[in-house]
Amino acid sequence: MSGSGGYKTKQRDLILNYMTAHKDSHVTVNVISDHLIGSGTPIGTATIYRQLEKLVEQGVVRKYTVDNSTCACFQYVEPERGCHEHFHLKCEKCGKLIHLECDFVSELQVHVQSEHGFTIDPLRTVFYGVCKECAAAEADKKNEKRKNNE
Amino acid sequence: MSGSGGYKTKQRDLILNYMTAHKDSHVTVNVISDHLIGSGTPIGTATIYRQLEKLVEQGVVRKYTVDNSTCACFQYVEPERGCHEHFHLKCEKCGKLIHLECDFVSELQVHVQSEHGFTIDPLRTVFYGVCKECAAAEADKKNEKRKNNE
DNA sequence: TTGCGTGCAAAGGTTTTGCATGGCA
DNA sequence: TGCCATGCAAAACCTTTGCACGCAA
Repeated sequence: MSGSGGYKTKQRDLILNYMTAHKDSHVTVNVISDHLIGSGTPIGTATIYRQLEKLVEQGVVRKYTVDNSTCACFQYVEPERGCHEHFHLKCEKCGKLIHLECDFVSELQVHVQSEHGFTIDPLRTVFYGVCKECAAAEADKKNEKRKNNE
Repeated sequence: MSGSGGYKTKQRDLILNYMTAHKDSHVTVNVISDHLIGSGTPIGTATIYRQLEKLVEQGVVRKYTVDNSTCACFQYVEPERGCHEHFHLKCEKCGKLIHLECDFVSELQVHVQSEHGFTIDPLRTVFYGVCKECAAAEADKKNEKRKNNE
């Protein structure tokens, strides 16, 4: 709501840099921390949490809680494109995050709203499944197995 | 995969009973533990975690990690009806879990598969949003506020 | 100078693990 | 009897909080 993003600090820039550089994947606080340590610019864990919290409030970053994982995942939201309108697909095999921009899905939203009275929040909703590449890889593996069994 | 569900113990029955009696909601380990304490048949936390882990492996129970919440949620999966075919809506206001059985959604699955090459797993996917009742309650609140401001 | 941001350490909560004991088959 | 399941306590994690100090505005 407030236009101010607080003070501009070195730590904030480092985190935001990392987030924008990895906007296509969900990252954890640990991953960020390790990266910064590797870069020779370590930041306290508490600071990372606090900065991310602010970024989430400002709508710059989104917070997810991915199944399996015990810790929270964060993802940068592109301001112009704005990931506000579309859903995300998350591959459970390779962890890839796919942005699904598709009229069919928007229709689904409208349908569930009018027929079931439920307002879906695309910001929080993630479809889990298996992506094309991983499905193909799996099929290959099965075929190989079959061949070996013959 | 394995047909055996391990030994049949009193604790396992108690947990399974609770899960089947609350199949329409997501429950946490804490909720289960508190209930069992209240029933005069307390079970160690570790046992609850271990039993639920097994039930998840057997496909009897599903594990969720709901946004906001810091802890995992579990839900019983009905063997006959099998929640395998439909999706779930979860209201972020009241926590209600809605089973969405709807052709439109099945079509979405087919569409995403054929057009985007992605196989959605309904077992893991939960739509987050706001249900009819909570949306109405919120609208009421806003109207009241507006009146008071006049 | 003012007050927010940072870092460290400690606290809080959830989940896992080790080990001795108890119960199912 | 053999082995798995349980319970307790301790450990391992992730995340939040308190407090003194540093830095942006």
